[in-house]
Amino acid sequence: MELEEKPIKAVKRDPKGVRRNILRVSSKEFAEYGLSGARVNEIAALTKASKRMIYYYYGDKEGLYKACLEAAYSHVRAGEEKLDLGGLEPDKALAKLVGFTFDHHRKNPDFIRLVMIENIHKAAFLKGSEIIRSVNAAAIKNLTDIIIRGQSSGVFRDKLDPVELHWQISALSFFNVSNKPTFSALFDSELYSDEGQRTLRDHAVEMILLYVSHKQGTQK
Amino acid sequence: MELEEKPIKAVKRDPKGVRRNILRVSSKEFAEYGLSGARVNEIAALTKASKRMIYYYYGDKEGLYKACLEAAYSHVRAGEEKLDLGGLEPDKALAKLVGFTFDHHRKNPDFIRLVMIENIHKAAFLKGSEIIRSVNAAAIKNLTDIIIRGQSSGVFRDKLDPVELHWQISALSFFNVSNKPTFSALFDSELYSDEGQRTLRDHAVEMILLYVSHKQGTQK
DNA sequence: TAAAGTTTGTACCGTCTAGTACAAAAAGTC
DNA sequence: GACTTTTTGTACTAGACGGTACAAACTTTA
Repeated sequence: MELEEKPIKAVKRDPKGVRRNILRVSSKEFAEYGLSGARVNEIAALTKASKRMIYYYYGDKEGLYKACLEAAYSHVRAGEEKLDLGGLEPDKALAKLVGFTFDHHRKNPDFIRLVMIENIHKAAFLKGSEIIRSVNAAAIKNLTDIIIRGQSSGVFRDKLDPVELHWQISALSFFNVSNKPTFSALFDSELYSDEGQRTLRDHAVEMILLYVSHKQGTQK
Repeated sequence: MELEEKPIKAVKRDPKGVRRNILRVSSKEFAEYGLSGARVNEIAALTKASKRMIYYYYGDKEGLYKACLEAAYSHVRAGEEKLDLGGLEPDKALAKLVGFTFDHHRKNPDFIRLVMIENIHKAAFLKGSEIIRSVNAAAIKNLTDIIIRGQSSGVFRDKLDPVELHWQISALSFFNVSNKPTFSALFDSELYSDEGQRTLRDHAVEMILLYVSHKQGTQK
């Protein structure tokens, strides 16, 4: 039975798929080992493509790293845009935003690690990326809107800076993930159990809301 | 004038000095470039000693890194022990502690960077160090004392966990330094000017105090 | 002062690693 | 179908890097 089946041709050329695959693999590697710690050979081995392809598409190791960084930020933006805060009362909207940020960072440790690594490198690669700046501008816009609404309805204090508020929300959400290893190693607490994380999250929301609601001079 | 001066013998053998010198140089290099990014050759070149000495004293690169980590934590402890909070009212004591932590982290970016790097490595080296655990136990003891005093005098809420409080204080103080590069690159804000840092610090203190003072059910 | 232990310097090595030369198959274009 | 462009694979290289062999100088000890 001469039935030499012709190998199913599949999609022979799939550059986008290959790029996506390379990016997915290398993001994991960079997040795991850092820029200098990650190995191009290892990335190539884990990829469906060959090392040659990595250099063909991304030029060099740093180009690949930069692509990973941009992809990660873009992914985050996509997530944030699904939030619809316009319909909520300002305090509810802020509570939802803080909770979302906390959960989101927790669910995306690789993104956090990439940002950590970028900070180790003094943000050298992020500085040269317009794409990334735009992602964060959107976050500030969300916050500005909430603040204005909260202030005009009288539930928020005056003199709130959206960038500072973003900083405060980020601090609580980011640190939770970034410093989990050392924190867990130093204190054997329950902070990183599911229950502990719920508490931490609730208290983060509470802290931010207390802060924005606090009218100077009313306490004490 | 046959006055061939015998080279001043100076202190010919100064092992402690050499070790200190190696540690100082390599701490800076590790903080700057990370564990895999730092170069032993470079460290040796910046040292008064030779590469041979580094291996003589510290065995290998990881041993050196570990020594740097321990030295950094010990240094921090020394700083914290100077604080005398026992004589202050609990809310004042807590305010002082938060402010101190914020300033301290800010003044010791190399320490923060070492901790960041250690987190990238999933705290692998910190896990094996008893020295370091003890440093942080002291911090928790301080907090526990403040909490108890604040609760018995009625100014603090119930159910405060010292480890969680430490986490919250650390989050605000640590993130400020660790994420300064990306944050500065993404938002051109004044948060990192001297004035901005004062504000951030004051607000961190305020957030923590509002949080511990907040009695459930009293607000709203 | 002789022997033993400690501290430093030089030159080198084996391995690993980012990156490339070279080649060629597949796809697109006219 | 001839020609151009895109996509992939293999084998290799130049250099960097962590670590060491070997030796020598100095200090201590007896």
